[in-house]
Amino acid sequence: MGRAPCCDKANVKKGPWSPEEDTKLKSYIEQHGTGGNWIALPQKIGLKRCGKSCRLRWLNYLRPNIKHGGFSEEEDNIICSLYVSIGSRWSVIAAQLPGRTDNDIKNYWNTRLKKKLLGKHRKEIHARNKGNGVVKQENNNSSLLLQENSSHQQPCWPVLPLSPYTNQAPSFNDQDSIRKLLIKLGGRFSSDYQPILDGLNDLQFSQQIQEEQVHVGSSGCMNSIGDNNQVQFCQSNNNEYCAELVQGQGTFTTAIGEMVSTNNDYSQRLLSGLEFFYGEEMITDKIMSASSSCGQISTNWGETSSLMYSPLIASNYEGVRQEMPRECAFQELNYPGVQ
DNA sequence: AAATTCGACAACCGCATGGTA
DNA sequence: ATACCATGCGGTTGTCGAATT
Repeated sequence: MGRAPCCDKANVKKGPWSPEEDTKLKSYIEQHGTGGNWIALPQKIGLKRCGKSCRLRWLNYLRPNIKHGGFSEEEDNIICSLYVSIGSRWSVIAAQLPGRTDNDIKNYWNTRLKKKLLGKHRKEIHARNKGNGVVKQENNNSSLLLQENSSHQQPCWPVLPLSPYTNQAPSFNDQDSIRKLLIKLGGRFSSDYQPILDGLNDLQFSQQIQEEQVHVGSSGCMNSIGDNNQVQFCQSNNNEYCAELVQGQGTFTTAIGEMVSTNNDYSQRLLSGLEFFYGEEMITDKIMSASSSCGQISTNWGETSSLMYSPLIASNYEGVRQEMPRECAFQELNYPGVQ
């Protein structure tokens, strides 16, 4: 049996909203609220629209204090930082930008920010590949800084984006915050954790989370790095290259080689992320050299930075989507000094 | 001036999830 | 335990105006 349609498709209007429709919807909601039922709302006010459509129109356009366009540099930085950290969780990102909607941010990212960053980054890669030494974005406040080990001329993971407010990297405040965050996230660092946690009651679940923290903390899979009390999540079980990299024991080439040979969804996403950061050409080169050297150590890049930030973080937020409430998603993962 | 391309944004669609009967 | 329903989310498509040919 198929799913029942949310509305009578034949009798609903589609396409752009007219000013009259906007007025009807806005004035009704301002007076009566949504009544907790979007589906019934259009009928109540005589709109030939789907309830979903009304909800979207209200949330993205009509509700008070919505900002459109004109993203500031600060907002750019926040979006980039969060995108690097958690990926395309637009609703979570929007929760950090008052007046912005997830749709707006998504559009902005897809149409401008992504191109802007890719363009910048590709330029840097090009410059780097030509052997120009230290490569760094001109703007210290910018989100995607690259560090270069002068002796190795090899890439390291992009450093944690700096806060536009404090010029510091975002950090978890303390172990308790981390614990709370993890619990909010459902305890899933990755999809691999789900089977472990299934079937636990709340108390067992919390204990499990704490045990996992101890475990991964001691094994380097979730590390505090440097002086900034930054925390890195890293998958513990079947992605050994990940652990190696975080501990600085692996090599760029061998890690990529393992990702390619693993050839699962997770490694494919990692490779995509690497392509984003380092450019397709470089990653392709590395794949080629990995396959030809069969794991031979070519470069030790793990020591390149004491303050490195791995794009792996993003993929380790898998599973966040369903558990993270919009308003509190980043209360524990905020920038210092910023509420 | 007309046709085409491009970019920005609004809106839609399908799926996942949570609540409830 | 299950089916149904409403809601929320992210990906995708459609539309329209500006820029380019």
